[in-house]
Amino acid sequence: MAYRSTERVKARLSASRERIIAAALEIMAGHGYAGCSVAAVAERAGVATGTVYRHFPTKADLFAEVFRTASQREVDAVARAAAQRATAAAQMSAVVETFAGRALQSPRLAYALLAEPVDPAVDAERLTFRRAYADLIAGYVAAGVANGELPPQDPELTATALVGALAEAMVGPLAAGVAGPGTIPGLIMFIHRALGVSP
Amino acid sequence: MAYRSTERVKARLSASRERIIAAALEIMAGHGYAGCSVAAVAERAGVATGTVYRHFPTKADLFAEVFRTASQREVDAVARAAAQRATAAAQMSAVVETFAGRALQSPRLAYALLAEPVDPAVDAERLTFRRAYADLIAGYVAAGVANGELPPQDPELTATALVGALAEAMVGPLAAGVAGPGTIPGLIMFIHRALGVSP
DNA sequence: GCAAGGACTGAATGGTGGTTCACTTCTTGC
DNA sequence: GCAAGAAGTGAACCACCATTCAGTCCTTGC
Repeated sequence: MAYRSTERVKARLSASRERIIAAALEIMAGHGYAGCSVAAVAERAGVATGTVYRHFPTKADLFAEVFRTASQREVDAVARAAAQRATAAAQMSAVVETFAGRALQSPRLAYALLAEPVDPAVDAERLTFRRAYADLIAGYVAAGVANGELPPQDPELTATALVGALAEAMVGPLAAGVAGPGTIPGLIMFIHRALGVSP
Repeated sequence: MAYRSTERVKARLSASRERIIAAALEIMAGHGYAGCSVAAVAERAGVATGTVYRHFPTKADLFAEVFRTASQREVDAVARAAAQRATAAAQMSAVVETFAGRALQSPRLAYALLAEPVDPAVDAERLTFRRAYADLIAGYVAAGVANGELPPQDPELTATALVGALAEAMVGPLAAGVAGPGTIPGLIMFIHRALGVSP
């Protein structure tokens, strides 16, 4: 009896897995989900198509993980930016700036994560992405309501609606190809009004 | 030389076409876009699959028209309800009530129109759907700003953001199948705040 | 070096469902 | 009634692409 998976092999496997995820993400950022055949991902990752299936049971599983990874990165960036601000108003400004700024930086990826048609199993992952944003925002809103900065409101509903507003305001421009940078200040004003921030 | 398409035939053709669209719409309302194979649509319309292709060059063209028809119906209903109100605040209340009320009435259809994964050609039609809502709302906002009811703002941006907020707030309940009855008043409050309606 | 067993390969497979087309049926004008 | 030509049919076709698997290459422990 020989061969009992060693550390070195485990590391290589894990690296390979990461490379597959990264390749999928790169293709998504370049050509959208539509361009992501398993064969294309495998080629970009430098492996055979069959190898993809040694790491993920189905294509949907692969892309669920891709979405999860990419989404987490986005949410983390937004959370990090907001964490440095003190008031709910400032926190929401940071949310908009970061979210929109990053989306305008990689519009194709943003579109894929937010709105592009994908198969249902992957779509489910998108819901949790939006939910993560909503939870983040709901926290700021609840705190603002608690300390009197914001008027009474249902933080969950406000947060959900704001996520929708943000996404829609970005996807429209993304689809139209028009990335108005003047959009961001306008959006911040809108959101402050919607929260009831006193001027 | 005989046969030169007569009125009676034209009427029959047009009726057949309408029946195909209606069948597609019914299947969408029942099983979503996913259940809409061309064969299924044809069967429900009482024609052969080949006949569908005498009316529409491709499946995408058929569903583009289905989306257009259904969307127009929704937008019209909303516009009709809002037209009976005088102030921007009241008009937007009517928009929310009508939009949300109708969505909760036929959740499967609403989901298909708003958010279900569809092929890209059909997805494009969805953009114009949302755009139609945004244009409608932008009109009310612009009028409200002009007559001083609302504070100065970019009506386009506000309208886009509000469409996103409405859609996002509805998709959750639609997916869950549960229609939170407190959602609509909450949404109206949110939207009034976002518009800057003075309390 | 070697045997055992896992990892990797990529051409072949298979299922799905949109699309076609040779044929049948119907409609029209004479 | 009949010829011309359009509308309707639905089984067969085909493209696409996720998935598989028999064969090959590597890694390991001795």
